[in-house]
Amino acid sequence: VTTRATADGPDDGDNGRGTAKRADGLLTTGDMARITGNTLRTVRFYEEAGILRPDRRSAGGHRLFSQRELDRLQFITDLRTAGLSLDAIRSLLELKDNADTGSTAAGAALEAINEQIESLDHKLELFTRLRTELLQARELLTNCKDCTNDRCFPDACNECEVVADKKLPTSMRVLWSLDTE
Amino acid sequence: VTTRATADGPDDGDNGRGTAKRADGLLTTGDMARITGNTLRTVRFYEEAGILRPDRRSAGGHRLFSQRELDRLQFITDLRTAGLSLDAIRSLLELKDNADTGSTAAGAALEAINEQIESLDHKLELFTRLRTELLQARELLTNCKDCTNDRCFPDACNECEVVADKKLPTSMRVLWSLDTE
DNA sequence: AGCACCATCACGCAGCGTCATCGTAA
DNA sequence: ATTACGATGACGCTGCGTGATGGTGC
Repeated sequence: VTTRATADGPDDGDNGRGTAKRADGLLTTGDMARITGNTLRTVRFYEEAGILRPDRRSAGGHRLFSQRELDRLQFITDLRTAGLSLDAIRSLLELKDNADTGSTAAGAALEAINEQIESLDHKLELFTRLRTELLQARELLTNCKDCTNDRCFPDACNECEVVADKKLPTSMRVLWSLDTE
Repeated sequence: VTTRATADGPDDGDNGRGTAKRADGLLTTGDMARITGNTLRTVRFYEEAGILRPDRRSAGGHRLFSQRELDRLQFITDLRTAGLSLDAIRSLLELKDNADTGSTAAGAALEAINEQIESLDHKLELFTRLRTELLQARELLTNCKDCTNDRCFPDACNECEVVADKKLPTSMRVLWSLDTE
């Protein structure tokens, strides 16, 4: 008997949005996972965590999700990529339910949204900075591709003409073990 | 005897770069933590993980870091914020050491850098999209701040004039439990 | 009846948070 | 000698990965 491991990994395959498989329009756990680029485990975990809810179960116990839940999962996935914890995401998603009036709900939502926008701004700033630093590093290192100066290589790159006296971003200095400033 | 809990939390305080405390210019674990916005625990953990190395220890066993290590920690912190695992960061930082010639080192570095640039591009795209969606949501919800229509509120926001027939981003529909499309 | 797909434990790992206890630094 | 700061366990938590084993869908 050959023991075959079930492939639970993420598919990363084509995100064909028009992949309407079932007649009733509902989505299986696998559909949810494939479309959003998550694993089955993750989808199940999110249900267990209470931030995702299958519309119903099939007679045999298979989870069946509505399109709404797919959108929800995609949103959750995006927020996770943005670095939010499941707790933070949960409170965002439960904001409306936990308020008594439209006004208070909107108030709480606005506060949370402003917070997230600010945090996104910080990350955008950091990421663009990192990106340009990496671009600079790439520029420089293309010259090193033809480096034959192997008696200077690991330890004396500081004195190399390719690198010397240039204003290098700190990340490049860290990456290439160059002297500080 | 009063048992006092030691405040190990992140300070998030002023990142005074010019905070040269010690005469020898070396930095304590706390300095490293404060400046980069990490906790003591994290700094120690990174040493244990082998991606950070104190210059030396004091006679009493206190870690002492050089300026280089501070830059290294800042880089690590930024990459963590960008979503990289410690393993991925480690291999980036060890790239140069693990290559025999300058040419192969540069080659490997270029490959890794290109990968990271691409991944940063994806995240930048996602984050800007999320940001604009949140801005749209904020715009709309400012109207709801004055919502007194509490017999329609939780369940019938769909029919509300504030929301009706507008092209809303999916994330807003998810947040406010509105109908799909 | 076959094969892909799904469910449910159960264990494990990364990346820290959080005490508790005790030693250091100036 | 005081006061803030640091070191070292040890246990806990989140957010999943990774089988193992067995049932479901068509």
